[in-house]
Formats: sequence, structure tokens, C-alpha cells
Amino acid sequence: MSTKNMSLHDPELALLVDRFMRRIHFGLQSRAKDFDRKSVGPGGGIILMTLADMGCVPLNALTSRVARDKSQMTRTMHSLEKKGLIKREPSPTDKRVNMVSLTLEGNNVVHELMTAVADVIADILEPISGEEKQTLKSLLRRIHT
Amino acid sequence: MSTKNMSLHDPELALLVDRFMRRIHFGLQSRAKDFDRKSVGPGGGIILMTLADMGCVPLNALTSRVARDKSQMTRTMHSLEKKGLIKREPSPTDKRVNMVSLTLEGNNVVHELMTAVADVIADILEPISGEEKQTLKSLLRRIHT
DNA sequence: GCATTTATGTTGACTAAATCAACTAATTAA
DNA sequence: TTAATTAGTTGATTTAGTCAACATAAATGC
Repeated sequence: MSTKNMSLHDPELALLVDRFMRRIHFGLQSRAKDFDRKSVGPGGGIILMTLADMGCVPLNALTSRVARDKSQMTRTMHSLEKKGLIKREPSPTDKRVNMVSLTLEGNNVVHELMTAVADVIADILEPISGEEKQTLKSLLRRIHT
Repeated sequence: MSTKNMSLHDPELALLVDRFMRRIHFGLQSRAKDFDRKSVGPGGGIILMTLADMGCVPLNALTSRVARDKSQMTRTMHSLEKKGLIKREPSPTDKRVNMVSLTLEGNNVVHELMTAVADVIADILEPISGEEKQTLKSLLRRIHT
């Protein structure tokens, strides 16, 4: 209900962003064999990369960062744990919370994953200049604050 | 394998974009009751908005624009058609293709949807200036060319 | 023209992800 | 110390994504 922004055509942004994300998805799929994406599962990749970015954090912090339902998060964590990519340890200060972090193996997988993603994104961003890429990233970064 | 872009941390972009999209998703969900999102279904919204943007197009054009599998697209179309939001008519020049377009009812729904989306996006974009919003949109637009 | 190939769209079977409600246990606030 | 929150899990259900097989129409190549 905010009246602060009256720009008429903002929904276009949703379309553009969705397309962007799906293009990454498609690009990764075609290279899936190159880096064994199956070991991560289609939905696990972003979570692993986010985790690499965050370090060792309470599960609920990760959950809200990636904006997924907590119940689904439990299952994804379980699956990634079974594959030896993440580890969970109870927080010493609060017995409710689980601290999650990447294992060494997880770090390796994330590294491969990031290489593939960077590659796909480089292709997608091909129409804009390097400077513009920086602008794009810094704008998105500032949005999520 | 493109060597044209060596920026080291590009995967971050995937994370940022994913977060952006999920925040829209969440924002819409909380307002779902305001505009009867159920009539559209969780996945139909972007397709309807894209269709509003494209007009009357062959199904395969829409399919590749939204980057979904064609089989899933068939089902989504079927569902939206049952709800009276889109119509399909065989192309006169090519009997294989279906031309899809919004119905009047579909246009109404899209309008409500766009209002809601614009509202959510306005909130998400709150940290950046109006000029920067324009920059963001035009960058994304240029990427998808 | 006729055979081959390619493109559009549909169906079926299957897997993965999202959603929602109910629940336990630990913590905090009243 | 009761009541309300918060973290996380489990179950049931819905929705979406994937992949192969298929029918039909159109384009391509002799």
C-alpha cells in the first residue's frame, strides 16, 4: 500500500528477474554432467553457495536468508548432510538451534558449482559491459539490506 | 568457458537474483487474499503477466520466453484456460501452432496481479533511489536481448 | 511427388519442491 | 511459574519440473 512509489510499470522487473534466474537454471542444467550436479540436487546448490557466503550460522538464519519454508529447509539439510556436504552441530548457548556449515567436501562441491555458475552468468551477461555488471551487482546487494 | 569475463565472484549474482525473486514470492503470498491469487495458481502469475506483455503469440514463443518445459506449459495453459483466463486458437497459417492470448477476464486478473506485484516490488526496492530503479530495469532489459 | 527430418504440442510416469498444519522442546516474557 | 515465542521436525498434500514417447503438421532434400 505504499504511496512512496508510483512508477506504473514495475511488475516488469519481476518478469525480468524471473527470466534471469531461469536462464541460469537452464544453463546449469546443460552443464550438469560437467560438475555432477546430481550430488547436490536441483535445489541444494543455492543453499550451499549461500552457506559458503555465510560461514557457520544457525539454521534459521540461513532459512530466512534464502527465503524458504523452514520445514523444507529441514529436509534439504537432511539430504545435504547425508551426502556429507554440510554438518550440523547444536549451539552450545541455545539448545534449540543447530549451527550449520559446509564440510570440506561441501566446500569442494561449492567451488565446482561456483565455477559453473560464474560461467553461465558470464554468458548471460554478455550483452552488458563489465562496468555495468558491477553496477548491477552493487544495486542488488544494496536492495537486500 | 568464456574467457571474456574473469570477474571472480559472479556466482553472487545468482544468489542475489534468487533472493530477489523469493522476496517477491513471499510478499505476494502475504497479500494473496487481497487479490485472490488462488484463481491464478502459484505458477500462473508470471505467465499471465508475460502474456499481457506479449499479446497474442504462439505457445512456443511464450514457452521459450518464460523458459519452462513445453510439457509443463501445456498443463499450465490447460489450467488457465479452464479458469477462463486465457484462450487458445489454432493458427490459420500453421496448423501445428496454438495462438494464446488473455481473455477479458484474464486481463482483469493480470491487472490486479500487476498492482500487487508493483506494490511488493516497491517495498523491496525501497533502499535504492528512483533513478537507480530505472538503471536496474534497463540493465536487465538489455541483458535479455 | 515422396521420403526424411524437424518443429509444435500433448500425454504419462516420475521426481523434486512448496505449502500448511500439528507437534516437541527450549527459551523468554509477564 | 504460567504463558507466549522461537527453533526445528514430521506428515500430508499440492504444485512444479523433468524426461521420454507420441501424434501431427511443416519444411527439406532428393
